[in-house]
Amino acid sequence: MAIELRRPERAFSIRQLCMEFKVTPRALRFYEDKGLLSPAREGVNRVYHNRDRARLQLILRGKRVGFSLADIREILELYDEKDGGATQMACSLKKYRERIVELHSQRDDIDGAIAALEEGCAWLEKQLLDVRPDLLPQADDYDSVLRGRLVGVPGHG
Amino acid sequence: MAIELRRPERAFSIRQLCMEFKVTPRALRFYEDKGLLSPAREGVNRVYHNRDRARLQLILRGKRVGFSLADIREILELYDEKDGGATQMACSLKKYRERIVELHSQRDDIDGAIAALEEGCAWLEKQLLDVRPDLLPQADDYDSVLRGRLVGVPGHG
DNA sequence: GCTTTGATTGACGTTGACGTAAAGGTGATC
DNA sequence: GATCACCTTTACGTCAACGTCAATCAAAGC
Repeated sequence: MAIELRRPERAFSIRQLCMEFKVTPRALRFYEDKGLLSPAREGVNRVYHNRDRARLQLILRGKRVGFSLADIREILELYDEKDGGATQMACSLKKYRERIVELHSQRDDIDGAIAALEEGCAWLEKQLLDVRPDLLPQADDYDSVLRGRLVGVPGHG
Repeated sequence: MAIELRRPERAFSIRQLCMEFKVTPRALRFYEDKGLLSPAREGVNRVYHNRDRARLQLILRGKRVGFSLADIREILELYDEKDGGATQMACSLKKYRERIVELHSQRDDIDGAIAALEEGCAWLEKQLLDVRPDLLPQADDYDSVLRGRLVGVPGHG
């Protein structure tokens, strides 16, 4: 029925995925070992398809927000067996909720930390401006920081 | 001059601090070993004062937002020797900035994760409502979750 | 055919943040 | 004065998340 317009089924080598997401082959094999990935094989070599790529994205995002690999595995398993046992689903729902609460408080912490660090920056700048203005970062330094922020995220979709 | 109205100088035993912040004595001694804390001694026993308590708060908050203990140590040191070398200050300023950028993207990640998890929750609830509504959490469960969120943070000042 | 390049599977090493067990000191209480 | 509860230091153990190294295999180019 529905033609998959924007997801042509692609295959990736381990190198391709590693370069795209800036991880090592070791990491991908490790995730496979832990049951987070299960790429196809072409002979003995691993072949990753769209599904594996999507899962890898979830893995890395999960890591960035503080999930352990074990947590991530549970979540991925849930995505798989969305028809699975209802009890299991209820259990997962609870875990989801708990994690959401945690994430909210984590976000508050981050907001607090950002505020504190910015205050610290302001103080430092003020001091440096008085004492050693030559040591203050220049405009192009800020540029590079901004660029870093823009290109730092691989495929945030 | 200024009377310390809201910060009566208090002393805490290691146990008191541990219970208040839900950490183990081992952790506190570990932080001390790493130069993050330096409580007074009463004989051979450790005595923590307001300053130590405040530093511990910073340590734990720092951990929650992804700082390593080494990072936290740098920050704490900076808070101490705010008169320190200008070059050192410029260096710290740079690190602060980098960390702020990181924290911003971490916050974006968290927002994304929260959205994804809430979507997942909605889906799960819908399914469960169809299949096993008896397994859905009840109102008092939500209450306990909310309470947990309110009392979970020790003294977020 | 030989070498290079990249993939594979073990297996052991590493780092951070503690846990845990051993061996002992101190003050209160029974 | 013996037990108990709690403190101390020292030292080794652990766990997650990989890094690193070795030995091997397989296709590609010369």
